[in-house]
Amino acid sequence: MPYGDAMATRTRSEERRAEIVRAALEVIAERGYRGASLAAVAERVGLTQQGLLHHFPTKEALLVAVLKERDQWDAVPDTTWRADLLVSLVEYNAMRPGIIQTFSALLGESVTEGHPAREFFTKRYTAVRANMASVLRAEYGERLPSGLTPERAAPLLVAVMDGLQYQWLLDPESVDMPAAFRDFLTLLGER
Amino acid sequence: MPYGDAMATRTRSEERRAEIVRAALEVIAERGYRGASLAAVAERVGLTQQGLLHHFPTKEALLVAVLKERDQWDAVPDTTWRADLLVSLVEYNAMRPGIIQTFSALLGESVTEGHPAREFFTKRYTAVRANMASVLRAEYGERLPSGLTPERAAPLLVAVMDGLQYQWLLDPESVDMPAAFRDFLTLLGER
DNA sequence: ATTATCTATAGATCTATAGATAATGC
DNA sequence: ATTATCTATAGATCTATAGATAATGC
Repeated sequence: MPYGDAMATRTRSEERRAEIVRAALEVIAERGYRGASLAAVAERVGLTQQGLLHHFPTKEALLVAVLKERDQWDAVPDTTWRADLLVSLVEYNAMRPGIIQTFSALLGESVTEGHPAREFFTKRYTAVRANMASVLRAEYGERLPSGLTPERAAPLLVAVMDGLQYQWLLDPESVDMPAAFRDFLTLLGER
Repeated sequence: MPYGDAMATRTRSEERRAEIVRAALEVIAERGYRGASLAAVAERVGLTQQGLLHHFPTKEALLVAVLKERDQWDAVPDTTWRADLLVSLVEYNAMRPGIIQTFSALLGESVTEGHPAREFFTKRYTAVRANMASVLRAEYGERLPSGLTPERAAPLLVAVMDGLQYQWLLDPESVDMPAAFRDFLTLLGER
């Protein structure tokens, strides 16, 4: 557990690191990881680039902290997820284009060779698919109304969420992400 | 029509440009656009970086040529598409991880601010959605069996294709992209 | 005392321009 | 003649290290 009890009494240093991670999320949203310079992140928190490196010794260490942030975000205990909560999640995402842009950009970059986030995303998707399968199983049992097993429906569910995000980020006027996602859930749930 | 009749009698220069574009596709697959240096592309065709710039005066001009390549690829006349041909397309894609990786990386980068491919992808997705809607309309008429209109099903179809590509690129062993896509089409087509 | 931040700087890149030389096409 | 390619190089970045100074915590 990286955080936990320490949460309440955050040291000055932890505070600073959190600020830096927040700034990094923004800069990555704007320029991707490869395009995000340490100097740009540092400037956003009023530091020099070398000052930033006191808190995160390498650029990759900063990326790791950014990815951990996401992990915490998503680490909602399986049991609390239900299909209707997924709709709320998508609706919530539609109000936070910044964070979605950060992680859509990172996901895109991560498929390139030797990208430092590649392993993170590979593992994360394995976990997210398993999670979604268990949500669907809790909702429908061994077969969805359409006849699909939860394990076969899960990658489709994840794909729709990600794919809609790209279309929506590129053209928010033309793509009603939550409505489209609801359509998909209807499709999944109908016989 | 960028090519056309000239195709048959391709000049030495056109030949060279095509080689360079091919190399650029590879390097972008490996490192993304921002990470793809002109020197790396040049080396792959046995040129110096400055030699390459004789054929494409700027890095962005090279990217534009790469994107045009894709356009040609996708510009299959609407009328020839049918739902079952989409399955063949996905199966074909599953045999060409390189090109899929190139454009998945570019799509990811393109959501960042001021990315030179952003407008291209925005327009392309508008066109692709319209295309898919017309494929679905030809197949099912004004309502799919599930009750969705072609216009509402289209973004889901596109999202599934893109989303599955990311999952598959990250973990080809765990994701059977064509099988999953077939599952989705069944979902769309069933009442 | 320890932590945070700064100045200075090394060492790699990267894109792009200028101008010379080599190869090719009429 | 024109096109293709090269050498040389300017001018910007970028990450990271070294070492000095300022701020903070006991």
